[in-house]
Amino acid sequence: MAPAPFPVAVGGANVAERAQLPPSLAISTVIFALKPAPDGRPTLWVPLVRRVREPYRGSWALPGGPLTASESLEDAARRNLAETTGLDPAYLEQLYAFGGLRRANRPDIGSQRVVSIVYWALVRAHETEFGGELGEERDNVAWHPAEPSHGGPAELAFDHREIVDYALWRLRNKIEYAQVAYHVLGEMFTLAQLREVHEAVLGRSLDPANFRRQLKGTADLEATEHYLEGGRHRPPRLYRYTGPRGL
Amino acid sequence: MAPAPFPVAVGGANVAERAQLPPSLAISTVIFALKPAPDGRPTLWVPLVRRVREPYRGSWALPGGPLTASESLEDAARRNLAETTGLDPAYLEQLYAFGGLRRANRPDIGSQRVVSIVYWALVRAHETEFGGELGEERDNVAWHPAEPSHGGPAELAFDHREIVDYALWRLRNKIEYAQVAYHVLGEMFTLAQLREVHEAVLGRSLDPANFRRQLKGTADLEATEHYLEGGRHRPPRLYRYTGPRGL
DNA sequence: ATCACTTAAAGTCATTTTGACTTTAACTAG
DNA sequence: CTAGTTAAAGTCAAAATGACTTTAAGTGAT
Repeated sequence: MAPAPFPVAVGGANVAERAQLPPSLAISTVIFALKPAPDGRPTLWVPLVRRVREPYRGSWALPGGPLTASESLEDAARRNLAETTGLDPAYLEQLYAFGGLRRANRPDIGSQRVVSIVYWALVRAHETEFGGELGEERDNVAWHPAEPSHGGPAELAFDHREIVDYALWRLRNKIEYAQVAYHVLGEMFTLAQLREVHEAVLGRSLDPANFRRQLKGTADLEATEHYLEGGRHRPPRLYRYTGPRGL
Repeated sequence: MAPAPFPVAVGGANVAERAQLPPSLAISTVIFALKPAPDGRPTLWVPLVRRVREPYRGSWALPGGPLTASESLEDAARRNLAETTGLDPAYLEQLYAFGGLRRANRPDIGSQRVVSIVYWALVRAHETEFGGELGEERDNVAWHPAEPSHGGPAELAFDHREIVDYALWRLRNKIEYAQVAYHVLGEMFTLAQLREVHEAVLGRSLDPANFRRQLKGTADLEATEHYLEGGRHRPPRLYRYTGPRGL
């Protein structure tokens, strides 16, 4: 039997039977990218997929799909993300497993239980192009500001608005103990670029001089002998992240 | 059909069929309690259950079991914990979903896939009594030091040793932004008791005066008009936690 | 009742860290 | 050569931290 399409219940079974089915497992991803908001300032955006079936037909939802028997959780997250958006982030991390009973528990689909394991990532600007193999589905994938206050959709399918809000909260706490921010940048970056990431995530501006001083205390940053030229000003030195990469 | 017993594969299906089964979902719990280690100093202990079936028959494992269709993830964690140990922690939090392919992937059980969602908690001393309804299973439940360096078992069933280590790591990071520690104490507690919890979790001693000063900066602590009497010294004031309780 | 003993709670002080700001350096565009 | 721009380093007062001292308030023994 093919896996049930996410996040709709298994077809065929009636409501009473569905209530007895074991919970099905799905994987979703929240991908954050740094793009200029409508007001011009760089903010966090997420890719969303428009639903073409009930429930929530026409609403925007997080990219996701089922977990198959032969792949790890992270592999499943990557595969679903590639299939729905063509994206391929360098860094993925598990966010949370959502399995409350009210999820997808609507009259029209019965009480089939769906547990979603959600992964999240921060991607670089050049990784935000949707894959070219999507065909006609291309129109149903788009980047949106992560927060309604920056122009993002106030309502998403299922409980996906709450999931994005939770991911934002985690991101803002996690950046305090760093590391996450580096994955949004390339191999080498200037301190100003790194500061821009921190400012977008935290939602406030940081003093350049103090930011520089504090990062010097962190041993995970290494100065290279390269400089970024081309600006109409003194060229900034490029740095490299030397800390841990995965969990 | 009854849910599959945790964490053994569904009986009846042969190995080839098992590989095609959708992943099954199980819930486990890591319960930390503060007890004196063999050396007398208070350290972290966890309740473990001895396995009575293959695989890992005779090894110690985390309490856990299957997720049924009609309960939330946290409810399932509570129910499984009560059934296997009789424990009922006041506070439970989700730790992580483990679903790597090597989990339980042994020749004798085929490649049935088990995804475990792990919850964790810190409990008070008076909550460490195992329930009285366990009967003959009582001998197969026991508290063990969480760390091998304090006398705990170096090897556990499945990947449970890694899970406990990860929970310890999360605990030591999380206590920095507090809150977790309060759940190990009662409604009211002295600053010395709170300091003992922090010391056990962090594994080092803290200066009483500085600890007091730093907590006064935290608004989540409220001094009561009660004092703990009975010691052969000046009675300490009792405090109350006023911060958030759940997620 | 007095005294030695113990821990609570507050205070002291030098050092470190932080936040706001200033100065100097090094490039580009005209 | 000059004005404009940002990089990078430096200054300084305020706040936080770590090690330590002093005083308070109970207990049990004499």
